[in-house]
Amino acid sequence: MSEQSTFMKLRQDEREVRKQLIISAAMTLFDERSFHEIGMRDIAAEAGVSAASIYRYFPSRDDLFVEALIQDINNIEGELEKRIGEGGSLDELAIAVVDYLIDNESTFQMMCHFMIRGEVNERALKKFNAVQRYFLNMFDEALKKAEGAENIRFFTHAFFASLAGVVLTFRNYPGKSNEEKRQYMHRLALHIIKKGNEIIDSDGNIN
Amino acid sequence: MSEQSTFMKLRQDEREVRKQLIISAAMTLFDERSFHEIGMRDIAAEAGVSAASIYRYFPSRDDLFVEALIQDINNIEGELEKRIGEGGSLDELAIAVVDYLIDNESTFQMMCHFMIRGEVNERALKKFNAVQRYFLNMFDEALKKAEGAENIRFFTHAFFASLAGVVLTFRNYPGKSNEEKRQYMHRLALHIIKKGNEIIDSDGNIN
DNA sequence: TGTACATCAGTGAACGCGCGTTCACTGATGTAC
DNA sequence: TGTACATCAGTGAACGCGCGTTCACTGATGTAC
Repeated sequence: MSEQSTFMKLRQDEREVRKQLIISAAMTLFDERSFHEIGMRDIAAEAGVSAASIYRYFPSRDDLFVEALIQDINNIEGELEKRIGEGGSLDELAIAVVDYLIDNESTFQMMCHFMIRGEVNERALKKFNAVQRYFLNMFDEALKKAEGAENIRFFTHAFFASLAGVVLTFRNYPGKSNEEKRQYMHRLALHIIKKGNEIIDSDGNIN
Repeated sequence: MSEQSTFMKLRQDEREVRKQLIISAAMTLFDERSFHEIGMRDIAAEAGVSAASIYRYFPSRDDLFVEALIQDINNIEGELEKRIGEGGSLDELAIAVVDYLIDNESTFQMMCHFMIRGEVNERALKKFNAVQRYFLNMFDEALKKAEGAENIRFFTHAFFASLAGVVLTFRNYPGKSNEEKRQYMHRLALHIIKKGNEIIDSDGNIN
Protein backbone atom coordinates (compact mmCIF):
# COMPACT_ATOMS: atom_id res chain seq x y z
CA MET A 1 0.00 0.00 0.00
CA SER A 2 2.76 2.33 0.98
CA GLU A 3 4.81 1.43 -2.06
CA GLN A 4 1.90 1.72 -4.35
CA SER A 5 0.97 5.15 -3.11
CA THR A 6 4.57 6.24 -3.59
CA PHE A 7 4.42 4.96 -7.12
CA MET A 8 1.12 6.69 -7.68
CA LYS A 9 2.59 9.85 -6.35
CA LEU A 10 5.51 9.66 -8.75
CA ARG A 11 3.10 9.15 -11.59
CA GLN A 12 1.10 12.09 -10.37
CA ASP A 13 4.20 14.24 -10.25
CA GLU A 14 5.07 13.34 -13.80
CA ARG A 15 1.58 14.30 -14.80
CA GLU A 16 2.09 17.68 -13.23
CA VAL A 17 5.34 18.13 -15.10
CA ARG A 18 3.64 17.39 -18.40
CA LYS A 19 0.79 19.69 -17.58
CA GLN A 20 3.33 22.34 -16.84
CA LEU A 21 4.99 21.75 -20.19
CA ILE A 22 1.75 22.41 -21.99
CA ILE A 23 1.05 25.54 -20.01
CA SER A 24 4.55 26.79 -20.67
CA ALA A 25 4.06 26.23 -24.37
CA ALA A 26 0.88 28.26 -24.24
CA MET A 27 2.60 31.06 -22.40
CA THR A 28 5.40 31.14 -24.91
CA LEU A 29 2.83 31.69 -27.62
CA PHE A 30 1.10 34.37 -25.58
CA ASP A 31 4.18 36.49 -25.95
CA GLU A 32 3.94 36.28 -29.71
CA ARG A 33 0.31 36.92 -30.48
CA SER A 34 -3.15 37.43 -29.11
CA PHE A 35 -4.64 34.52 -27.25
CA HIS A 36 -7.69 34.65 -29.48
CA GLU A 37 -5.45 33.59 -32.31
CA ILE A 38 -3.91 30.65 -30.49
CA GLY A 39 -5.54 27.28 -31.05
CA MET A 40 -5.09 23.91 -29.48
CA ARG A 41 -3.04 22.73 -32.44
CA ASP A 42 -0.66 25.67 -32.03
CA ILE A 43 -0.11 24.94 -28.38
CA ALA A 44 0.31 21.25 -29.10
CA ALA A 45 2.91 21.97 -31.76
CA GLU A 46 4.80 24.30 -29.46
CA ALA A 47 4.78 21.69 -26.71
CA GLY A 48 5.79 18.94 -29.10
CA VAL A 49 2.71 16.79 -28.57
CA SER A 50 -0.51 16.17 -30.41
CA ALA A 51 -3.60 18.26 -29.89
CA ALA A 52 -5.47 15.25 -28.61
CA SER A 53 -2.91 14.83 -25.85
CA ILE A 54 -3.80 18.14 -24.33
CA TYR A 55 -7.20 16.75 -23.50
CA ARG A 56 -5.56 14.20 -21.23
CA TYR A 57 -4.57 17.10 -19.03
CA PHE A 58 -7.19 19.78 -19.54
CA PRO A 59 -10.90 19.23 -20.08
CA SER A 60 -11.21 22.20 -22.41
CA ARG A 61 -9.46 25.15 -23.96
CA ASP A 62 -10.87 27.56 -21.42
CA ASP A 63 -9.64 25.41 -18.56
CA LEU A 64 -6.16 25.38 -20.01
CA PHE A 65 -6.24 29.14 -20.37
CA VAL A 66 -7.41 29.67 -16.84
CA GLU A 67 -4.51 27.64 -15.56
CA ALA A 68 -2.12 29.61 -17.71
CA LEU A 69 -3.62 32.75 -16.25
CA ILE A 70 -2.99 31.46 -12.75
CA GLN A 71 0.65 30.87 -13.58
CA ASP A 72 1.03 34.26 -15.11
CA ILE A 73 -0.46 35.95 -12.11
CA ASN A 74 1.80 33.99 -9.82
CA ASN A 75 4.74 35.24 -11.80
CA ILE A 76 3.68 38.82 -11.51
CA GLU A 77 3.24 38.58 -7.78
CA GLY A 78 6.94 38.29 -7.21
CA GLU A 79 7.66 40.97 -9.75
CA LEU A 80 5.29 43.42 -8.16
CA GLU A 81 6.75 42.78 -4.76
CA LYS A 82 10.18 43.39 -6.15
CA ARG A 83 9.13 46.69 -7.66
CA ILE A 84 7.28 47.83 -4.62
CA GLY A 85 9.88 46.50 -2.26
CA GLU A 86 9.68 47.50 1.34
CA GLY A 87 9.30 51.21 0.93
CA GLY A 88 7.42 51.20 -2.38
CA SER A 89 4.82 53.90 -2.79
CA LEU A 90 1.30 53.59 -4.06
CA ASP A 91 2.37 55.42 -7.20
CA GLU A 92 5.01 52.87 -7.91
CA LEU A 93 2.53 50.08 -7.49
CA ALA A 94 0.10 51.72 -9.90
CA ILE A 95 2.77 52.19 -12.53
CA ALA A 96 3.90 48.61 -12.08
CA VAL A 97 0.37 47.33 -12.57
CA VAL A 98 -0.17 49.38 -15.69
CA ASP A 99 3.11 48.21 -17.14
CA TYR A 100 2.20 44.65 -16.34
CA LEU A 101 -1.13 44.91 -18.10
CA ILE A 102 0.50 46.55 -21.09
CA ASP A 103 3.35 44.12 -21.38
CA ASN A 104 1.33 40.97 -20.90
CA GLU A 105 -1.23 41.53 -23.56
CA SER A 106 -2.53 37.99 -23.60
CA THR A 107 -2.96 37.94 -19.85
CA PHE A 108 -4.93 41.11 -20.05
CA GLN A 109 -7.00 39.81 -22.93
CA MET A 110 -7.72 36.60 -21.09
CA MET A 111 -8.83 38.50 -18.06
CA CYS A 112 -11.17 40.51 -20.24
CA HIS A 113 -12.33 37.33 -21.91
CA PHE A 114 -13.37 35.77 -18.62
CA MET A 115 -14.70 38.97 -17.12
CA ILE A 116 -16.90 39.78 -20.06
CA ARG A 117 -17.65 36.14 -20.78
CA GLY A 118 -21.13 34.98 -21.69
CA GLU A 119 -20.19 31.55 -22.96
CA VAL A 120 -17.46 30.23 -20.73
CA ASN A 121 -18.06 26.89 -19.04
CA GLU A 122 -18.92 26.73 -15.37
CA ARG A 123 -15.82 24.91 -14.24
CA ALA A 124 -13.38 27.29 -15.90
CA LEU A 125 -15.37 30.22 -14.65
CA LYS A 126 -15.16 29.05 -11.07
CA LYS A 127 -11.42 28.72 -11.39
CA PHE A 128 -11.20 32.16 -12.88
CA ASN A 129 -13.22 33.64 -10.07
CA ALA A 130 -10.83 32.09 -7.61
CA VAL A 131 -7.91 33.64 -9.47
CA GLN A 132 -9.61 36.97 -9.51
CA ARG A 133 -10.15 36.87 -5.79
CA TYR A 134 -6.59 35.78 -5.23
CA PHE A 135 -5.37 38.55 -7.48
CA LEU A 136 -7.32 41.18 -5.59
CA ASN A 137 -6.15 39.80 -2.27
CA MET A 138 -2.64 40.22 -3.52
CA PHE A 139 -3.34 43.89 -4.05
CA ASP A 140 -4.83 44.14 -0.62
CA GLU A 141 -1.53 43.03 0.78
CA ALA A 142 0.52 45.28 -1.44
CA LEU A 143 -1.66 48.25 -0.69
CA LYS A 144 -1.55 47.59 3.00
CA LYS A 145 2.21 47.70 2.83
CA ALA A 146 2.21 50.84 0.75
CA GLU A 147 -0.51 52.64 2.60
CA GLY A 148 -0.95 50.92 5.88
CA ALA A 149 -4.68 51.41 5.86
CA GLU A 150 -7.19 49.12 7.44
CA ASN A 151 -10.38 48.44 5.56
CA ILE A 152 -8.79 48.17 2.21
CA ARG A 153 -10.91 45.84 0.12
CA PHE A 154 -13.06 48.58 -1.31
CA PHE A 155 -10.07 50.70 -2.18
CA THR A 156 -8.37 47.74 -3.81
CA HIS A 157 -11.34 47.24 -6.05
CA ALA A 158 -11.40 50.85 -7.11
CA PHE A 159 -7.68 50.77 -7.61
CA PHE A 160 -7.52 47.73 -9.81
CA ALA A 161 -10.70 48.42 -11.75
CA SER A 162 -9.69 51.91 -12.76
CA LEU A 163 -6.23 50.84 -13.83
CA ALA A 164 -7.69 48.02 -15.89
CA GLY A 165 -10.02 50.54 -17.49
CA VAL A 166 -7.14 52.81 -18.38
CA VAL A 167 -5.32 50.02 -20.15
CA LEU A 168 -8.50 48.77 -21.78
CA THR A 169 -9.32 52.18 -23.17
CA PHE A 170 -5.91 53.37 -24.27
CA ARG A 171 -4.06 50.20 -25.08
CA ASN A 172 -4.76 50.77 -28.74
CA TYR A 173 -5.61 54.42 -28.89
CA PRO A 174 -4.82 55.51 -32.42
CA GLY A 175 -2.24 58.00 -33.49
CA LYS A 176 0.29 57.48 -30.76
CA SER A 177 3.44 55.45 -30.47
CA ASN A 178 3.56 52.67 -27.94
CA GLU A 179 5.86 54.63 -25.71
CA GLU A 180 3.60 57.66 -25.81
CA LYS A 181 0.64 55.52 -24.93
CA ARG A 182 2.49 54.01 -22.03
CA GLN A 183 3.45 57.41 -20.70
CA TYR A 184 -0.06 58.65 -21.09
CA MET A 185 -1.49 55.66 -19.25
CA HIS A 186 0.96 56.24 -16.45
CA ARG A 187 -0.22 59.81 -16.12
CA LEU A 188 -3.84 58.74 -16.12
CA ALA A 189 -3.16 56.07 -13.52
CA LEU A 190 -1.40 58.50 -11.24
CA HIS A 191 -4.12 61.04 -11.67
CA ILE A 192 -6.85 58.58 -10.81
CA ILE A 193 -5.29 57.16 -7.68
CA LYS A 194 -4.07 60.51 -6.49
CA LYS A 195 -7.03 61.17 -4.26
CA GLY A 196 -8.56 57.82 -3.64
CA ASN A 197 -6.24 57.03 -0.82
CA GLU A 198 -7.26 60.00 1.24
CA ILE A 199 -10.57 58.57 2.25
CA ILE A 200 -9.26 55.09 2.38
CA ASP A 201 -9.76 54.82 6.11
CA SER A 202 -13.50 55.14 5.84
CA ASP A 203 -15.45 51.96 5.37
CA GLY A 204 -16.10 52.84 1.80
CA ASN A 205 -19.74 53.61 2.34
CA ILE A 206 -21.08 56.59 0.55
CA ASN A 207 -24.81 56.53 0.97
CA MET B 1 -29.62 65.88 -64.80
CA SER B 2 -31.67 67.49 -62.11
CA GLU B 3 -34.40 64.87 -62.41
CA GLN B 4 -31.95 62.06 -62.44
CA SER B 5 -30.18 63.29 -59.38
CA THR B 6 -33.50 63.56 -57.59
CA PHE B 7 -34.22 60.01 -58.53
CA MET B 8 -30.81 58.92 -57.45
CA LYS B 9 -31.32 60.69 -54.21
CA LEU B 10 -34.59 58.89 -53.59
CA ARG B 11 -32.90 55.62 -54.30
CA GLN B 12 -30.13 56.59 -51.97
CA ASP B 13 -32.64 57.43 -49.29
CA GLU B 14 -34.30 54.08 -49.64
CA ARG B 15 -30.94 52.48 -49.31
CA GLU B 16 -30.42 54.29 -46.06
CA VAL B 17 -33.79 53.15 -44.81
CA ARG B 18 -32.93 49.55 -45.53
CA LYS B 19 -29.55 49.91 -43.92
CA GLN B 20 -31.29 51.28 -40.92
CA LEU B 21 -33.63 48.32 -40.85
CA ILE B 22 -30.72 45.93 -40.65
CA ILE B 23 -29.04 47.91 -37.92
CA SER B 24 -32.26 48.05 -35.96
CA ALA B 25 -32.61 44.30 -36.25
CA ALA B 26 -29.11 43.88 -34.90
CA MET B 27 -29.83 46.20 -32.02
CA THR B 28 -32.98 44.31 -31.14
CA LEU B 29 -30.91 41.17 -30.84
CA PHE B 30 -28.32 42.95 -28.75
CA ASP B 31 -30.92 43.36 -26.07
CA GLU B 32 -31.43 39.62 -25.97
CA ARG B 33 -27.97 38.15 -25.96
CA SER B 34 -24.29 38.82 -26.23
CA PHE B 35 -23.09 40.19 -29.53
CA HIS B 36 -20.56 37.38 -29.77
CA GLU B 37 -23.46 35.01 -30.12
CA ILE B 38 -25.19 36.94 -32.88
CA GLY B 39 -24.42 35.87 -36.41
CA MET B 40 -25.25 37.29 -39.79
CA ARG B 41 -28.03 34.76 -40.23
CA ASP B 42 -29.62 35.82 -36.97
CA ILE B 43 -29.60 39.45 -37.93
CA ALA B 44 -30.93 38.63 -41.37
CA ALA B 45 -33.78 36.58 -39.92
CA GLU B 46 -34.66 39.36 -37.50
CA ALA B 47 -34.66 41.91 -40.32
CA GLY B 48 -36.65 39.61 -42.59
CA VAL B 49 -34.05 39.38 -45.33
CA SER B 50 -31.43 36.87 -46.37
CA ALA B 51 -27.94 36.89 -44.96
CA ALA B 52 -26.53 37.60 -48.39
CA SER B 53 -28.55 40.78 -48.56
CA ILE B 54 -26.71 42.28 -45.65
CA TYR B 55 -23.59 42.32 -47.74
CA ARG B 56 -25.26 44.72 -50.13
CA TYR B 57 -25.20 47.24 -47.32
CA PHE B 58 -22.23 46.36 -45.17
CA PRO B 59 -18.88 45.09 -46.35
CA SER B 60 -18.41 42.90 -43.29
CA ARG B 61 -19.76 41.90 -39.93
CA ASP B 62 -17.43 44.22 -38.08
CA ASP B 63 -18.53 47.14 -40.22
CA LEU B 64 -22.14 46.43 -39.44
CA PHE B 65 -21.37 46.27 -35.76
CA VAL B 66 -19.48 49.52 -35.79
CA GLU B 67 -22.44 51.25 -37.34
CA ALA B 68 -24.73 49.75 -34.76
CA LEU B 69 -22.36 51.04 -32.13
CA ILE B 70 -22.57 54.51 -33.59
CA GLN B 71 -26.34 54.42 -33.40
CA ASP B 72 -26.30 53.20 -29.87
CA ILE B 73 -23.95 55.90 -28.78
CA ASN B 74 -26.07 58.50 -30.48
CA ASN B 75 -29.02 57.24 -28.50
CA ILE B 76 -27.21 57.52 -25.23
CA GLU B 77 -26.14 61.06 -25.91
CA GLY B 78 -29.67 62.35 -25.54
CA GLU B 79 -30.26 60.17 -22.54
CA LEU B 80 -27.20 61.38 -20.76
CA GLU B 81 -28.08 64.97 -21.43
CA LYS B 82 -31.53 64.36 -20.05
CA ARG B 83 -30.14 62.83 -16.88
CA ILE B 84 -27.55 65.48 -16.41
CA GLY B 85 -29.88 68.28 -17.38
CA GLU B 86 -28.74 71.79 -16.80
CA GLY B 87 -27.72 71.50 -13.18
CA GLY B 88 -26.59 67.88 -13.22
CA SER B 89 -23.62 67.09 -11.08
CA LEU B 90 -20.54 65.10 -11.92
CA ASP B 91 -21.77 62.36 -9.66
CA GLU B 92 -24.97 62.04 -11.58
CA LEU B 93 -23.06 61.80 -14.83
CA ALA B 94 -20.86 59.06 -13.46
CA ILE B 95 -23.82 57.04 -12.25
CA ALA B 96 -25.53 57.52 -15.58
CA VAL B 97 -22.51 56.25 -17.45
CA VAL B 98 -22.14 53.21 -15.26
CA ASP B 99 -25.82 52.40 -15.66
CA TYR B 100 -25.51 52.80 -19.38
CA LEU B 101 -22.59 50.41 -19.58
CA ILE B 102 -24.39 47.90 -17.38
CA ASP B 103 -27.69 48.07 -19.21
CA ASN B 104 -26.30 47.96 -22.71
CA GLU B 105 -24.23 44.87 -22.40
CA SER B 106 -23.71 44.37 -26.10
CA THR B 107 -22.60 47.94 -26.58
CA PHE B 108 -20.10 47.52 -23.83
CA GLN B 109 -18.91 44.22 -25.23
CA MET B 110 -18.54 45.69 -28.68
CA MET B 111 -16.50 48.54 -27.30
CA CYS B 112 -14.26 46.03 -25.59
CA HIS B 113 -14.09 44.00 -28.76
CA PHE B 114 -12.81 46.91 -30.78
CA MET B 115 -10.60 48.30 -28.05
CA ILE B 116 -8.86 45.02 -27.38
CA ARG B 117 -9.02 43.98 -31.01
CA GLY B 118 -6.07 42.31 -32.74
CA GLU B 119 -7.92 41.05 -35.78
CA VAL B 120 -10.41 43.72 -36.78
CA ASN B 121 -10.20 45.05 -40.34
CA GLU B 122 -8.73 48.45 -41.00
CA ARG B 123 -11.87 50.09 -42.29
CA ALA B 124 -14.03 49.11 -39.34
CA LEU B 125 -11.27 50.08 -36.98
CA LYS B 126 -11.05 53.56 -38.42
CA LYS B 127 -14.75 53.99 -37.99
CA PHE B 128 -14.54 52.77 -34.45
CA ASN B 129 -11.76 55.18 -33.65
CA ALA B 130 -13.93 57.99 -34.95
CA VAL B 131 -16.76 56.86 -32.69
CA GLN B 132 -14.45 56.65 -29.76
CA ARG B 133 -13.24 60.18 -30.31
CA TYR B 134 -16.77 61.39 -30.75
CA PHE B 135 -17.80 59.59 -27.61
CA LEU B 136 -15.05 61.18 -25.58
CA ASN B 137 -15.83 64.59 -27.02
CA MET B 138 -19.35 64.12 -25.81
CA PHE B 139 -18.02 63.66 -22.31
CA ASP B 140 -15.91 66.71 -22.67
CA GLU B 141 -19.04 68.70 -23.25
CA ALA B 142 -20.97 67.06 -20.46
CA LEU B 143 -18.13 67.50 -18.05
CA LYS B 144 -17.67 71.10 -19.01
CA LYS B 145 -21.29 71.70 -18.17
CA ALA B 146 -21.05 69.83 -14.91
CA GLU B 147 -17.73 71.20 -13.82
CA GLY B 148 -17.02 74.22 -15.89
CA ALA B 149 -13.36 73.45 -16.09
CA GLU B 150 -11.10 74.37 -18.97
CA ASN B 151 -8.56 71.85 -20.05
CA ILE B 152 -10.75 68.90 -19.72
CA ARG B 153 -9.60 66.29 -22.18
CA PHE B 154 -7.23 64.60 -19.80
CA PHE B 155 -9.83 64.49 -17.09
CA THR B 156 -12.38 63.07 -19.51
CA HIS B 157 -10.04 60.27 -20.35
CA ALA B 158 -9.45 59.41 -16.73
CA PHE B 159 -13.14 59.66 -16.06
CA PHE B 160 -14.32 57.38 -18.79
CA ALA B 161 -11.49 54.87 -18.53
CA SER B 162 -11.94 54.28 -14.84
CA LEU B 163 -15.69 53.88 -15.14
CA ALA B 164 -15.25 51.42 -17.98
CA GLY B 165 -12.80 49.52 -15.82
CA VAL B 166 -15.27 49.34 -12.96
CA VAL B 167 -17.92 47.84 -15.18
CA LEU B 168 -15.42 45.54 -16.85
CA THR B 169 -14.21 44.19 -13.54
CA PHE B 170 -17.44 43.87 -11.63
CA ARG B 171 -20.03 43.28 -14.31
CA ASN B 172 -19.93 39.59 -13.53
CA TYR B 173 -18.39 39.48 -10.13
CA PRO B 174 -19.60 36.26 -8.57
CA GLY B 175 -21.77 35.87 -5.55
CA LYS B 176 -23.82 39.01 -5.83
CA SER B 177 -27.19 39.83 -7.26
CA ASN B 178 -27.40 42.16 -10.20
CA GLU B 179 -28.78 44.92 -8.06
CA GLU B 180 -26.02 44.53 -5.50
CA LYS B 181 -23.43 44.66 -8.23
CA ARG B 182 -24.97 47.81 -9.63
CA GLN B 183 -24.96 49.49 -6.25
CA TYR B 184 -21.39 48.46 -5.68
CA MET B 185 -20.28 49.79 -9.03
CA HIS B 186 -21.99 53.07 -8.26
CA ARG B 187 -20.08 53.35 -5.04
CA LEU B 188 -16.82 52.55 -6.75
CA ALA B 189 -17.51 55.08 -9.47
CA LEU B 190 -18.28 57.82 -6.99
CA HIS B 191 -15.23 56.98 -4.97
CA ILE B 192 -12.94 57.12 -7.96
CA ILE B 193 -14.13 60.42 -9.35
CA LYS B 194 -14.38 62.04 -5.94
CA LYS B 195 -11.00 63.66 -6.10
CA GLY B 196 -10.07 63.79 -9.70
CA ASN B 197 -11.98 66.96 -10.33
CA GLU B 198 -10.01 68.95 -7.82
CA ILE B 199 -6.91 69.16 -9.93
CA ILE B 200 -8.88 69.32 -13.10
CA ASP B 201 -7.76 72.85 -13.82
CA SER B 202 -4.14 71.84 -14.16
CA ASP B 203 -3.00 70.80 -17.60
CA GLY B 204 -2.85 67.22 -16.52
CA ASN B 205 0.88 67.09 -16.51
CA ILE B 206 2.43 65.26 -13.66
CA ASN B 207 6.14 65.02 -14.35
C1' DT C 1 10.30 -16.89 -15.57
C1' DG C 2 5.98 -16.59 -18.01
C1' DT C 3 1.29 -15.34 -19.18
C1' DA C 4 -3.00 -12.71 -18.87
C1' DC C 5 -4.69 -8.50 -17.67
C1' DA C 6 -5.12 -3.47 -16.24
C1' DT C 7 -3.73 1.22 -16.69
C1' DC C 8 -2.67 5.01 -19.02
C1' DA C 9 0.11 8.26 -22.19
C1' DG C 10 -0.04 9.41 -26.74
C1' DT C 11 -1.77 9.99 -31.44
C1' DG C 12 -3.59 10.53 -36.55
C1' DA C 13 -7.62 11.08 -38.40
C1' DA C 14 -11.96 12.42 -38.53
C1' DC C 15 -16.20 14.53 -36.72
C1' DG C 16 -19.21 18.33 -36.44
C1' DC C 17 -20.50 22.52 -36.62
C1' DG C 18 -20.71 27.25 -36.84
C1' DC C 19 -20.28 30.98 -39.48
C1' DG C 20 -18.59 34.78 -42.46
C1' DT C 21 -18.72 35.36 -47.08
C1' DT C 22 -19.34 34.62 -52.16
C1' DC C 23 -21.70 32.96 -56.42
C1' DA C 24 -24.80 32.59 -59.98
C1' DC C 25 -29.15 33.73 -60.80
C1' DT C 26 -34.05 35.97 -60.78
C1' DG C 27 -36.98 39.72 -61.08
C1' DA C 28 -38.40 44.36 -60.81
C1' DT C 29 -37.78 49.05 -62.34
C1' DG C 30 -36.11 52.60 -65.21
C1' DT C 31 -33.85 54.47 -69.67
C1' DA C 32 -32.88 54.95 -74.71
C1' DC C 33 -34.58 55.32 -79.07
C1' DT D 1 -46.45 51.80 -77.64
C1' DG D 2 -42.71 48.52 -77.97
C1' DT D 3 -38.13 46.47 -77.64
C1' DA D 4 -33.35 46.05 -76.04
C1' DC D 5 -30.56 47.09 -72.45
C1' DA D 6 -28.72 48.70 -67.83
C1' DT D 7 -29.05 48.81 -62.91
C1' DC D 8 -29.64 46.96 -58.78
C1' DA D 9 -32.18 44.62 -54.74
C1' DG D 10 -32.65 40.18 -53.22
C1' DT D 11 -31.72 35.27 -52.53
C1' DG D 12 -30.80 29.95 -51.87
C1' DA D 13 -27.15 27.37 -51.94
C1' DA D 14 -22.72 26.46 -51.44
C1' DC D 15 -17.87 27.49 -50.35
C1' DG D 16 -14.18 27.36 -47.24
C1' DC D 17 -12.11 27.10 -43.36
C1' DG D 18 -10.99 27.14 -38.75
C1' DC D 19 -11.11 24.85 -34.79
C1' DG D 20 -12.53 22.51 -30.46
C1' DT D 21 -13.17 18.01 -29.48
C1' DT D 22 -13.71 12.88 -29.84
C1' DC D 23 -12.62 8.15 -31.51
C1' DA D 24 -10.37 4.01 -32.10
C1' DC D 25 -6.15 2.36 -31.69
C1' DT D 26 -1.00 1.46 -30.37
C1' DG D 27 2.48 0.75 -27.19
C1' DA D 28 4.76 0.97 -22.93
C1' DT D 29 4.79 -0.15 -18.09
C1' DG D 30 3.26 -2.37 -14.07
C1' DT D 31 0.55 -6.08 -11.38
C1' DA D 32 -1.38 -10.74 -10.19
C1' DC D 33 -0.61 -15.35 -9.76
